Amino acid sequence: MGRRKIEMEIVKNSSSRQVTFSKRRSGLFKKANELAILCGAQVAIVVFSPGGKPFSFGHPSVEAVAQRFLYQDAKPKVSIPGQVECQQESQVEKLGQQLNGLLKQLQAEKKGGDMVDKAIKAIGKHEYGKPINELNMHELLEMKQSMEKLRENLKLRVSEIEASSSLLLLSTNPVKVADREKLSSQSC
Amino acid sequence: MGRRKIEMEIVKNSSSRQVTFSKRRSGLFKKANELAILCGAQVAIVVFSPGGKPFSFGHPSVEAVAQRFLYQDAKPKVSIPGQVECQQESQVEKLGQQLNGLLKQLQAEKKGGDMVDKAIKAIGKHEYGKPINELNMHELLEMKQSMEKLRENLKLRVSEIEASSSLLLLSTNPVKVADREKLSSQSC
DNA sequence: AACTATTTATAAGA
DNA sequence: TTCTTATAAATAGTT
Repeated sequence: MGRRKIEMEIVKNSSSRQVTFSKRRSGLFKKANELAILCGAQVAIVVFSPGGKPFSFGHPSVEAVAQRFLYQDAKPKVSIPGQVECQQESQVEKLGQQLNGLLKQLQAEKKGGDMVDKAIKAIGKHEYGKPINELNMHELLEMKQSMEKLRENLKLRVSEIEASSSLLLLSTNPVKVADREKLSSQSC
Repeated sequence: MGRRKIEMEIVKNSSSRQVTFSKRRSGLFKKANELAILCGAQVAIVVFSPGGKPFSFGHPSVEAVAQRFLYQDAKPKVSIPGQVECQQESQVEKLGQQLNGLLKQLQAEKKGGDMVDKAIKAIGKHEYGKPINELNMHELLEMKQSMEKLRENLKLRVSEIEASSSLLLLSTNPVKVADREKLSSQSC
């Protein structure tokens, strides 16, 4: 895409390669951003430059990529006889269960949103100065109820995720307890 | 890049959005492939469609790149001579960061809900049969906008959480990717 | 960093 | 979905 078509092979000149990398990396991230925005999609990109420098793009965050691998590697690869086993997998599993619960809630909520859409349209059509008729009033009340339900669920989710985060942070940055029994020599 | 320039906002029509996603996803992966080949770079991409289906591209593989990225800032607390180091803490930290990001989003949204509450109350006070006056109409329009924004955010979050859940499920029931791109001789 | 001649990506339409 | 085509965008080579 430029003055000439180029061969699909490694750019031999080192400095040209660096320039090409910079240009195309920013192009790639721009495209990724557009995909995320236009389609409401989640995107994560990690790139290592020829020099080994890491670059990343994430929507909503690149940690989405990390998460996938967090699971795969949460299972201890090396078990040391006589040592307490790492328990992080079960923590992550619990978190997964919580997230799945949230997912179900959200999906149920999505359904109820159709009525809200209808009510919004009704308002949009309503002309200024005209009285609210029975149908409109009914729709408004329905909408009001939907809204309240929606907000209630939202609050619930917030506190659930707050709880999850707290748990996780606790396990990451262990609480300093004044008097705790030493649990032999653990590697995790 | 087509017949017309389009606005950088979510494509509202669901089926158009799916089409846009398909086209742009393959475009993104093609660009990623070119970047990897031309520059000898390592690239990993994970994308979740609006419907929550996972797609991935990797050079040399998603796994290899993600490992490299994840383990970069691993901070093993205990290193046992002659043993593989335990690096799980940094992974858990990254998950924690993702959750905190989600939490911040939710809290921000909670704030914006106040105006909606106000508008709901205004409707509640409105008597059936009475005309909508200027003030009420203004509140209704404000509410309408807030509602639309709220619902948009909600949809976005639904797909994000769907994505997260999918990732978690994937790691539990390993890898069933809808369409793993095969570009030239890459191992994807 | 900028500048264009070209190539490439893609939005709309079939 | 897949193809076609007009147009918008990206970018290779250059300054």
